[in-house]
Amino acid sequence: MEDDRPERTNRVETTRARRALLVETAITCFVDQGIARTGMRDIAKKAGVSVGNLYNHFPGRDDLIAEIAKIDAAGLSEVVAQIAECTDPQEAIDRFVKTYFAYCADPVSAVLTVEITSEALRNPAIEDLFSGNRAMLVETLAAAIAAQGQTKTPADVSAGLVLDTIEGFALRVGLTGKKPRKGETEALMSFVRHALTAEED
Amino acid sequence: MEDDRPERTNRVETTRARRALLVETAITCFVDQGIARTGMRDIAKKAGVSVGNLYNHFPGRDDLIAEIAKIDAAGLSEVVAQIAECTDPQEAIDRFVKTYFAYCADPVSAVLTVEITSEALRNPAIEDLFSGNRAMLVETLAAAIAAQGQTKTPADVSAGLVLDTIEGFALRVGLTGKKPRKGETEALMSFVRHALTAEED
DNA sequence: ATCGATTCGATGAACGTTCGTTCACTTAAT
DNA sequence: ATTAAGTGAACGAACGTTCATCGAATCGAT
Repeated sequence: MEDDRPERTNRVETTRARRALLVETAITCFVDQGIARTGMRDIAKKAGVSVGNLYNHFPGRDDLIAEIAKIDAAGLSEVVAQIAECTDPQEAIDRFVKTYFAYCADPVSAVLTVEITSEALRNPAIEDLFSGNRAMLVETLAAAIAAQGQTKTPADVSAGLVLDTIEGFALRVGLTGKKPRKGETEALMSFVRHALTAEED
Repeated sequence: MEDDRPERTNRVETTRARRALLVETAITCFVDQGIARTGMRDIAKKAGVSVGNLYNHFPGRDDLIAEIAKIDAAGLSEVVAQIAECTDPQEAIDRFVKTYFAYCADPVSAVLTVEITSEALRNPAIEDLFSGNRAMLVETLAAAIAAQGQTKTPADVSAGLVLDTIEGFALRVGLTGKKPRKGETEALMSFVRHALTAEED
């Protein structure tokens, strides 16, 4: 039969799958033990693969870390793009806070953030991956704040402070692993909403 | 003369000084290269001391890290105590924001925070050192917020969010190393003041 | 005050382990 | 037959830690 394709597995497909498996395994290891305490052997063993093969897929340890940082940055980038499309300023801000918080508060994301931040301190290439995202976050949020236009502080400064609040809170939630207390997320939104309100004096 | 004490250096004094030197050197190394990338030899070499001697002062690497975490926590503890003494609620909050921010935004403190946070994720003993401080910070700030009593969200929840904002902003300032833009610190205080203001609806 | 005895800070070579990485080799898809 | 995924032993370097050893400060006896 023509349809009887070789049962032997497609090579490009299996190698892509294996590479993905290795990345996922590495993330798990980094989250569980920390980047610093994770060796190439740990990843290979957990993935059920030889060390040599691991090096067939990634030139070295730093490249593997950079790859994961890139994936993390790409995930964040998606969130930013998704948030951007909203017309009403107030609703845009609300959605921003809710969505960005949910993203950052995920335990895996939170732990990775700490680990990668530590890594970025000594690796400019990794830092660059995220500084772009940060700028985009500020830009997106500042636009909504400016459209609402109620405070006298520059919109990008306010946006930065809102991001700090969200990230700080999300990190606290994500690192401890316990869910936020009932109403705590609403408190965050109320907090931000008030913070962006103009004073009367 | 009676006053002519032995010129030979006092032993307990020199050992205390050397221990302090080692701690300080270790902090410098940890900030410069990160805890994970700093070896015992690095610290010993930079301090101009033999490795063996380093082990005479600290039982092991983890104890040295714990010691530094303890010092860091103690420094924060001082700040908390210093802040607590203020009667007027609004002024207490303002002082809190300003003082705590200044403390966290110090580059050394900021980098150490990231490094130690990463360490604390896998070392409960270190985490405990800071969870107590966090509770005290929340308690102190919540008292001032409750005394001012304007919002409907629980005071400790608001206090937590204020801390998140301060810490997030301070980390951003401290890690990048560049001073906050003019008026940015005032923006932080204005931001917090508004966030703690009750709504009218 | 002086002198052995003792204590302890200080040294750096050495130990065993683990690390990132390489490589000769096998296996399987093209 | 060629190409590339896959293997695991092996390599050199670096790690945390230990150890025999030395020198100087302390102490008790004189």
